[in-house]
Amino acid sequence: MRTGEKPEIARLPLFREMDEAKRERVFAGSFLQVFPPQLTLFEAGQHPDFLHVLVDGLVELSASSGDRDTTMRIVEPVTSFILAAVVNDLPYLMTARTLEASRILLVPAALVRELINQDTALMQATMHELALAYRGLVRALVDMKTRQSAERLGNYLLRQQARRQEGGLIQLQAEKRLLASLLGMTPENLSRAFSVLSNHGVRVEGSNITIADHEALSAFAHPDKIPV
Amino acid sequence: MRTGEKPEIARLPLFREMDEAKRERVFAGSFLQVFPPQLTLFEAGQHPDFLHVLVDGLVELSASSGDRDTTMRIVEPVTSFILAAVVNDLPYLMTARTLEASRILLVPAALVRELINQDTALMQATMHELALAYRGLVRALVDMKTRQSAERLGNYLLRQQARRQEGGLIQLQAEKRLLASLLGMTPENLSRAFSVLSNHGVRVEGSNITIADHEALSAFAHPDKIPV
DNA sequence: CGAACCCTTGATGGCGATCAAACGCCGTGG
DNA sequence: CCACGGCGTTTGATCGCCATCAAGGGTTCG
Repeated sequence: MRTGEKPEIARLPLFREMDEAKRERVFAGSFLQVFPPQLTLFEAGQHPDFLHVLVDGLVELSASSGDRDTTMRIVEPVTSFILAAVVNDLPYLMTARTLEASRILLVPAALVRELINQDTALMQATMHELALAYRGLVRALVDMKTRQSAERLGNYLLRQQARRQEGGLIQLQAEKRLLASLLGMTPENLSRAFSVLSNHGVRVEGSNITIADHEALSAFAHPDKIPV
Repeated sequence: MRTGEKPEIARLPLFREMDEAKRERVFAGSFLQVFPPQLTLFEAGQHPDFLHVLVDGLVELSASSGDRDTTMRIVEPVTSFILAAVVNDLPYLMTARTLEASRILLVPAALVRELINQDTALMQATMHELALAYRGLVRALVDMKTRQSAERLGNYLLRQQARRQEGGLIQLQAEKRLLASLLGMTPENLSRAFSVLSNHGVRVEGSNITIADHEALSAFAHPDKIPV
């Protein structure tokens, strides 16, 4: 692979603490590949051949049961994804497709598992990563079970704002229809949810969202109180 | 702690492969305690002091946002729970309370983290456990987002049957109101969901459920196709 | 024996899905 | 360069699933 993006990947929590030589083996054994938009990278049910690291672009993870599908996650760079399937060597539960042209580092799953067993720091990082991902899913499930749609949208906006800098301006990185699916509603109802939030401190201009009144939005959305 | 339940605990995936001497340290540093029914063991937001292993009894894990709560999991023996919070040393996201009188092994969180870092087999087991738990939550979230209530109940019954022996008889271990909350519905609607399923191969007699026609129920509930 | 409480069944209401149509944006092709 | 067509978004109307409210029957426990 080219050297340009190595530092950024090496800075990921997953690889940060591991042995330098072993990290080189990760890079040496991997492929950095460019994919066009709207391309399916893998499908749920397939055997996991690679750990994926999104270096640049945008990826959707979705899942389905019966004839309905739902967006599970929108992956932004630089992040690894589908770690759990690789660790357990069990079929993917989600389908991945690019939303934009994307550069993705493909680390052979067997190599990942081998290095995990050789490098304690990597194993520990994997363990922590999984534990954090687990917590994220617990929150997502609670969100879905206890809040109605406009509240979920409000909380999503609050979280997005927190993840970025201060200022209250949020740029939606994906289409609204995708955000709707991520939040477990239809595009029509997302639209209506935005208009509900306009009475609670949120201003919408296309994909530019402004949280004008953080207080009001928080009061409406009842965000999680437990930190991290 | 007494010796009677050691073998059963040692057989858990989490402790099974680890160094014998280290496992003795787990037992030596832990407390096996008996709790009455309806007792809160810990609350969401608290700092995790113990990894819990339910040896006997029944425990509910629940979570809330704002004024609504929801059952996240019903823990049956012999199982460890809240591993993720202990590993990350981050506040519990869920509240635990006993449903029946329960015997629980309390393993100090600091000890768990110390031994994980000393024993590769334990760390690996923890990693696998977390990855499996992650997959379980992915399925739960997809379930909630893509299926309606009677389908969720149908799938729950199919999964329960698969986890136990053949025969089609399922005994609900907890109250129906709890099952309702676990499945993200009200007790009233659980009742109605059961009566819907009576047209699809399910027979209900109190807390004894029989899957009389596995085919019919599967056709109705669209169970997950991806194994494990 | 009475008082809770759980479960069930019925009636009503609200949230969100579906159906439908209009608008705007963007890319393509004439 | 403009016209057209496709698609995403928005808004309105209707429908259906599920929550809520209400009441009655059964069981358990004091």
